[in-house]
Amino acid sequence: MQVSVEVEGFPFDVFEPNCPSRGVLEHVTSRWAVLVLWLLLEEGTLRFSQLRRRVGGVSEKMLAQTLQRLERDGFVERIAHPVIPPHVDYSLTPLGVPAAQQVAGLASWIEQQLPAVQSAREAYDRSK
Amino acid sequence: MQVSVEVEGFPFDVFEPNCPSRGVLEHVTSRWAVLVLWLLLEEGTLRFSQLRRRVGGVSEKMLAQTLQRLERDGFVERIAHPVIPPHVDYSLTPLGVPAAQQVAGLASWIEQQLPAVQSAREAYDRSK
DNA sequence: CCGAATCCTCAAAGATACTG
DNA sequence: CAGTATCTTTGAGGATTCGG
Repeated sequence: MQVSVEVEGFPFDVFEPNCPSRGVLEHVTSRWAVLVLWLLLEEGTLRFSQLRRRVGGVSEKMLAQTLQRLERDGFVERIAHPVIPPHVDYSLTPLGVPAAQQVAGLASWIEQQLPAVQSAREAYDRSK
Repeated sequence: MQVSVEVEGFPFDVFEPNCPSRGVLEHVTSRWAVLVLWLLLEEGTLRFSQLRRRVGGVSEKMLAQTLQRLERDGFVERIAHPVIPPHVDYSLTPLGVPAAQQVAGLASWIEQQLPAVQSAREAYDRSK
């Protein structure tokens, strides 16, 4: 058997370039995905326009792109009701829930630590 | 007193545009910062060139930029030994440890879920 | 109301060369 | 060794239009 192959040059190791995990990680931790996942975790289900309003500053293009990547990666479920005007609901899949929990945990922790970060920045800038 | 001000339009809410938390979040979740934090969490202390070698694909420029932002935000400590040739050590600060733990947790979880993500992608692409 | 398609821009990422 | 400085390239992201 060949265990050492997977230990040394394991192609699924994020520290290796061109590892497929990196793409997924970047999708999940991308600017807008973090906020979308957090909102869906809190609210359960949201429409496109609701997400658009609540994620401050996001453009339609970036929101659509973000949702499509998250859907393709299996973290978000998209349900389009065939009515006029269109009605599309987004929610987390079973796989998406733990992803959203970790991402939301990190984001809210950072919100709490913001004062500490700001004073660290002041100290850094002062010593320059 | 004016409590409602902070409840409704709280300027430190990540869902608001131009919230300072967003910058910090983006620094921590950026492509290279995730890998740097993870490595420092595992190894404790690493030199610039060690990080450069172990973070596959990173350029000197991006590594330096990543480390500077993490240092300025108070997550990473930089210790330059005044010797020739130069010797600079990087490690996590007390604030950086929980950040690195959360980021590393997310990254390793995604690595584990990669098969699930890949089959979700296949199902998504097939239904197009 | 949703989101696909197009065009456009500018800031970030990479490559390269140089320095204390 | 540990970075800067400079230049070039890439593509993320915004604005707009259109269609269902």
